[in-house]
Amino acid sequence: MVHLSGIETRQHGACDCGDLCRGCEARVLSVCGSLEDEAFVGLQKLNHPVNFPARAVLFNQETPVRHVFTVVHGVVRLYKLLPDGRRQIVGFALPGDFLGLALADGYGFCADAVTAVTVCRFSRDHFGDYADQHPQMLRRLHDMATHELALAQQQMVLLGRRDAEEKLASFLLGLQKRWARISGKSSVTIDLPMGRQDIADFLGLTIETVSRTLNRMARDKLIVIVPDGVRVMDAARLEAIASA
Amino acid sequence: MVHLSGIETRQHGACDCGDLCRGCEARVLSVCGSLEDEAFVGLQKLNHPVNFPARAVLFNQETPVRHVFTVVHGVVRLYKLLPDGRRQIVGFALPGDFLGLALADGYGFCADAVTAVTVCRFSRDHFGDYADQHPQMLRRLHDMATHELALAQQQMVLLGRRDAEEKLASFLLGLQKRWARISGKSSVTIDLPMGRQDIADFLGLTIETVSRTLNRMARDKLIVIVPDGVRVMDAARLEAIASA
DNA sequence: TGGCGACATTGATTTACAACAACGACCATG
DNA sequence: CATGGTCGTTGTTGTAAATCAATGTCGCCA
Repeated sequence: MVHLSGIETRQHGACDCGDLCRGCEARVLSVCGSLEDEAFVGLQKLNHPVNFPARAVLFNQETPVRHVFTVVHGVVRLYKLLPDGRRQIVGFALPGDFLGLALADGYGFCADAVTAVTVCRFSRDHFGDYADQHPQMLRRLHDMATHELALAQQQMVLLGRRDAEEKLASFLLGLQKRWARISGKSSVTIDLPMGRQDIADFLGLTIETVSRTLNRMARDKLIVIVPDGVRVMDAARLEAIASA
Repeated sequence: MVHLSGIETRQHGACDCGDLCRGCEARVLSVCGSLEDEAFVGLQKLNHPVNFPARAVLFNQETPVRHVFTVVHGVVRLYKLLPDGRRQIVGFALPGDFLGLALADGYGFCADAVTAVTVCRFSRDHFGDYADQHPQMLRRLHDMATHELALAQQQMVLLGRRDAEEKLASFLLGLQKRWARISGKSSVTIDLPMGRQDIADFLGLTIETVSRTLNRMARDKLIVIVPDGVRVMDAARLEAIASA
């Protein structure tokens, strides 16, 4: 895995954040959505918008934790590496997702940009202090953490007890739902900005198995493969496989 | 630092809870450990100690969430079932562990007793109200949730990217550390109160593979298999395998 | 004491997926 | 418009673990 130096570009030089947040497409989905106006303004002051190009590293397992983020734009992959190079992707962060729920310890995983990414970045300490002074925010963080935990447990079932086809069906439908929630409208076309290897490392498969299984699903008319995505042709059958 | 005294477990008292908690061996490890005396007394009032025999069901995926628990004694398995009966154990709860971090949704999984179990049971609503009024408690819950999340991510790596021997080695050493933390002293003998099938369903293997792998490890003099447990003979080599 | 039932072990065989290998599509760049 | 790079597909072979099938061990209780 190549470690590109994280090239950070400050988005709006003079931090006129009010405008930035007002137009934010991710607001209602993220931590910010929980706040009253007054509290929200306080949080905005801590906000530093940052852009990363595709493949840039946001942080890695070793880095001391200095920041927390909410993704505004783009897709981030979160993963762990074994000493011999095997990789397990533990999640894909989409717009609205929060990175840095564990305020205490190290991040525990690496994060880099799959596509070009825009995040709101906060100093970990400032954000932590802020949370401690705003129980509603703490509550929101806790709810997000337990939600993440539930997802992680689902993923354990998938990794431990499902075959390749079930894994892919679940993955596709899960992503479809998440995109729908973000854009506000559901679509039969599922955008897959991540590569086959990323999907493989998320599902505990090899790239060849992902490719073969996807193409078999296409042959079986469950899906059609399109550039950077798939189109769902038989949602019913796909869901039957996913929740089998 | 902690010094646990007597192992006496006085359960049934019709709720003179002060005494119960004072002698509680799990206190410092659990949610209770975070509280000042005054707040702690308030929490005690909500407490209902309950015993379950081995194999008893604490709750399941479908049950509406009425209670949260901390385990005081014994071992609880937490698992999810697929429609066709495949099972994934998502964790084993040991003394000090908290069940019911997700205060909002359903439990999302089943829990039953591996051994005889004693828990402190709280009404979900009372506990939730209490937490909302005690930010330190909320903070503690959040810390526990993020800790759980980190463990879940470790488990994803294990399930997705490790072979049978690595899985068993990690499992054994992980359990050894947890028992050490609970009892205050580490031991080369690791108690395994759960059966082979439970281990298999936790590690994403079959019972046969667990049995074979464990016995191969014994043949290789990494461990010795004893009734209801194993004894670590070559910790260094075992750890090398576990973190390979 | 003997027999039943739950659990664990062991062996033979099959299989889903990994690993290896080659090739094709796409596109950036000189 | 060649050239090299990344990424995805497809074919072949190999293997770890699943599956199928006995057999063994232990505790319980009639």
